[in-house]
Amino acid sequence: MRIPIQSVTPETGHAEICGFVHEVRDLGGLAFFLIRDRTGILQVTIPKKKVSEAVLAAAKAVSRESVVRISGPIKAVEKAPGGRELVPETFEIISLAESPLPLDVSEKVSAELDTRLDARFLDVRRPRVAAVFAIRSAAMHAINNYLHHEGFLSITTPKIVAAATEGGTELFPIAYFDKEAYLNQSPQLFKQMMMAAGCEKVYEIGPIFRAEEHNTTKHLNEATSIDIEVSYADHTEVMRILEEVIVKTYEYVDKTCSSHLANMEITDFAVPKGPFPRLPYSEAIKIAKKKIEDPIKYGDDIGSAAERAIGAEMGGHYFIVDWPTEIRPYYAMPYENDPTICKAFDLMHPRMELASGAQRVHNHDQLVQQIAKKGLNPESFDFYLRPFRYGMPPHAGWGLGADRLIMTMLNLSNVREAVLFPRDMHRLVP
RNA sequence: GCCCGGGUAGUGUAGUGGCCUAUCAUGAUUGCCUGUCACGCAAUCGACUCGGAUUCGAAUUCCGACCCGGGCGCCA
Repeated sequence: MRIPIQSVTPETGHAEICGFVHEVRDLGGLAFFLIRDRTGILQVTIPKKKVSEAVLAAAKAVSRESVVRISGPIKAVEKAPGGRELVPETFEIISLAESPLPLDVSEKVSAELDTRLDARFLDVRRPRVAAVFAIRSAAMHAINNYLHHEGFLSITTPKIVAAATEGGTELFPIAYFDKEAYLNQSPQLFKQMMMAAGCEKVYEIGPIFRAEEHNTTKHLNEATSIDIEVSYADHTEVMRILEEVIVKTYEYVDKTCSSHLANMEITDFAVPKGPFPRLPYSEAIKIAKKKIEDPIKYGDDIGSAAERAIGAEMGGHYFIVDWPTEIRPYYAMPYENDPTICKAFDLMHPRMELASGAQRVHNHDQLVQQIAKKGLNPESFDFYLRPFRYGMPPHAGWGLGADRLIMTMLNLSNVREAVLFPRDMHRLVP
């Protein structure tokens, strides 16, 4: 029976392990093999005069990163890494790795991201890369867990849709039998329909697609979005939930991922403290005006230079609230006492935007008006508008970029590092 | 979409007109080595993205193609 390397101790006695050949050091009469599985690395020591012919032959034939099964007694040896080593009675090559390897798994020589993504299966064998995805998995678990306990209904909505939903963003057209269809840019409209369906609290974690030809370290053409929608809630209530999601996720990672964080050499992992500051858009503009060269005025979008300047000033997670209605989507609810601003918000990390949300317009006629005001044709929103005619609760929600959440949490320099098989303008394979 | 920068052994790099039969590291192959832990030592192998131009001479300059990285805009 195979046992994980992590559980191999001097007390184990006899053990069978399976894994990849991480490194080989042949000293002549004595050879050391480092065998790596998901849980760790074990030294296999071969005194050439004492082991069988078969073991010797296999040890000579094997290449780095081959898959092997090795069994033998475990000895407590102070000189060995981890204080224990295995002297093989059997040494089976299950799958011989070709040589040379497309990249150096042992990390003596670095590889560029592009090279790594081309051979992602090898890249992820590196403990520091595997750690990213272990942490991502833990973070997603924490989010699912939190939302489940808060009474949210987990939903899945179509990714193949008939029409543009929000306008602005470019969509990927696809051939859908004899019709034209698109990949969905956001579950926004479907979440809202679920409010009309009486589900009150829903969330979805799923892919979103944007056909923008951007070329940056924080954009993907296929991203993972964490989306919620809540009935009878306003923007302040869903901001509170978002804040909780962030804090709980960091807490869970902090509590359960110490070895993965160590593999990534992260020693200063800090759980952000809520509540996050609520910075009105107008104040954000004032900060940006003072700190950046380029002219920026009330009513402008906040560009990346401004985003960084404001982030540096705020020093941690924060919300930008009370946005001008004009620069937010049609479904954002204007304030009753000042319709020039609306109940929309962005959640910001000092490095970039993580999430955006709003209380939504739930009145049918007001929504039609706002769609028209944005220069969009209300007729093409028929399927979306219909639920608003048969009793729609007031509601609010947000979408949080999962990839950016992981990127900022682990201080990764490129969002592609947080995605197993990223899709960007140039990459469709693997 | 606009604007920069770049493509040299499997990988990561040095090389700004001749000193390049191309540097270094890692790797691979072979040999020596019984306590390595980025093992050590020795030998060997392995590369200038493609096409055109300039030049006596091009990895190096110019043009085009292809590929890659980054910034901006927009966004999550």
